[in-house]
Amino acid sequence: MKPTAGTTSITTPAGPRGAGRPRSFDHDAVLDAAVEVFWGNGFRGTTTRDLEAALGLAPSSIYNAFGSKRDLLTAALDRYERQITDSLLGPLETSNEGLAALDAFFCSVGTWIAAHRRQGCLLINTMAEDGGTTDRITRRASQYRLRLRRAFHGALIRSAAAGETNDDHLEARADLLLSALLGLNIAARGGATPAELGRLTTGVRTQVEGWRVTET
Amino acid sequence: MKPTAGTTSITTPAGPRGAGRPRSFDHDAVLDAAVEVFWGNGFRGTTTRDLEAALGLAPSSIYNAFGSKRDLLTAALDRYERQITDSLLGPLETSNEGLAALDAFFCSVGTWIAAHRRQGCLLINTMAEDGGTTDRITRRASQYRLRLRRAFHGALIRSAAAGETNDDHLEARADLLLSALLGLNIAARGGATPAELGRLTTGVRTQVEGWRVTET
DNA sequence: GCTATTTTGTAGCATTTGCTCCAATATTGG
DNA sequence: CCAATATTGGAGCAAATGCTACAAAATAGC
Repeated sequence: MKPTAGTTSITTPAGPRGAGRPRSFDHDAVLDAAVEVFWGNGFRGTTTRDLEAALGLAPSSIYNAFGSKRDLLTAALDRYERQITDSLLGPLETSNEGLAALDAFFCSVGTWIAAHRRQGCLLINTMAEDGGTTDRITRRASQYRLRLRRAFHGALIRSAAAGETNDDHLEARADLLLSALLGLNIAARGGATPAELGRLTTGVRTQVEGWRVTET
Repeated sequence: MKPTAGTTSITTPAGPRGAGRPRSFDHDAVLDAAVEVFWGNGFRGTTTRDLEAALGLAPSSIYNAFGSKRDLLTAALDRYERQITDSLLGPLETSNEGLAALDAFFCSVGTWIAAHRRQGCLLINTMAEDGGTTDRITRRASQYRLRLRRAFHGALIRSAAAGETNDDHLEARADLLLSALLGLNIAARGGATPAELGRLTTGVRTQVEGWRVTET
């Protein structure tokens, strides 16, 4: 308890004298597994037993490393967003192109959706599942939507600046693209066939191309 | 058990001799309550206790009248689709207009979404939540998407026939509208503010108007 | 009134679920 | 080696969940 101050040894105020047993798992690998489970089953559809099995960890380890089930979801969302952002959204955000960047983005989205069939996007799924009941998730979803919209808008502004498209309704177009992207994910989650998903992505890309200004 | 055929009374093979206790509730009113609960909480987020409270019925009555919890969802979806269809989709499907009908539809959707804030569309929510795991729900969701797409496509065909728009990419445009509509609902469910939802619907309507052919 | 038939109310069952308690284990500074 | 610290395994708890069993209640035909 108290330092029981010996007359001389006032130094070293009972500082930690050991580092404890080391963790037996890789933090990020475990988070990847959590992403996979939440992604497939949704938050409510994932039980702690599912997590224990998928993560290969005992409950005490899970709750010790991360907090609650919801905390684990938050951590998984963090990791997921970082990855999805790097592979899909990043190129659009850093591109110098206009319509071409948008087209490339939705093209990538198409193949990505096909690769993760019937899963959609974890962030958007969570957004839909949560129903705005958890402030934390709601805020995160709103930020994500804002980020998507900003990326679309940026590309459209670049496009207009390059004379590729006329500069009317750029905001409205960005909003339309955002709706369409969310819809794509929901359709994927809702059991749309690859053919249907292909048509849906084509629909978006066709419109993007339709915004290109033709010589008059 | 067996009719224990008396020598003469071969007639009336033990037919029902009473009609039993009558139900104490209105079938459709109860379904409306079920719609409300599933709509607000989602399927997994709704417990049988929630249903008992909202429906004002004892569990045995619920399970006697409808089958399982999932059967009740199916019945609720039936009723919901009939209602939503009458008020929103019906006018679009039966209209003779082209772009105007589309604009009116998305305008109605906008006010409807605002009225049911943070709820989105029950069918689309279920589509997203289920994740394609239940064949029955998946089929229903697919049919609903098909129906929406057909309505959009029909309006675009009418529009092209009237010379209101050029007849290119009508399929792609219908697909785009479908994606956008699904996205609108998810955004609503995901905690988008009324302002953001207004912008999103405006984005769709602006594009619809953009399809109008201008005099050259 | 009586019987057959159906619904209702209540208690509760078997399972699942999120999470915790705690002894055993592994590690590091001294 | 020892004390201090941190993690692990695993049993298991309290609550929730979907659903059922069963007796009481209400109706229609006889």
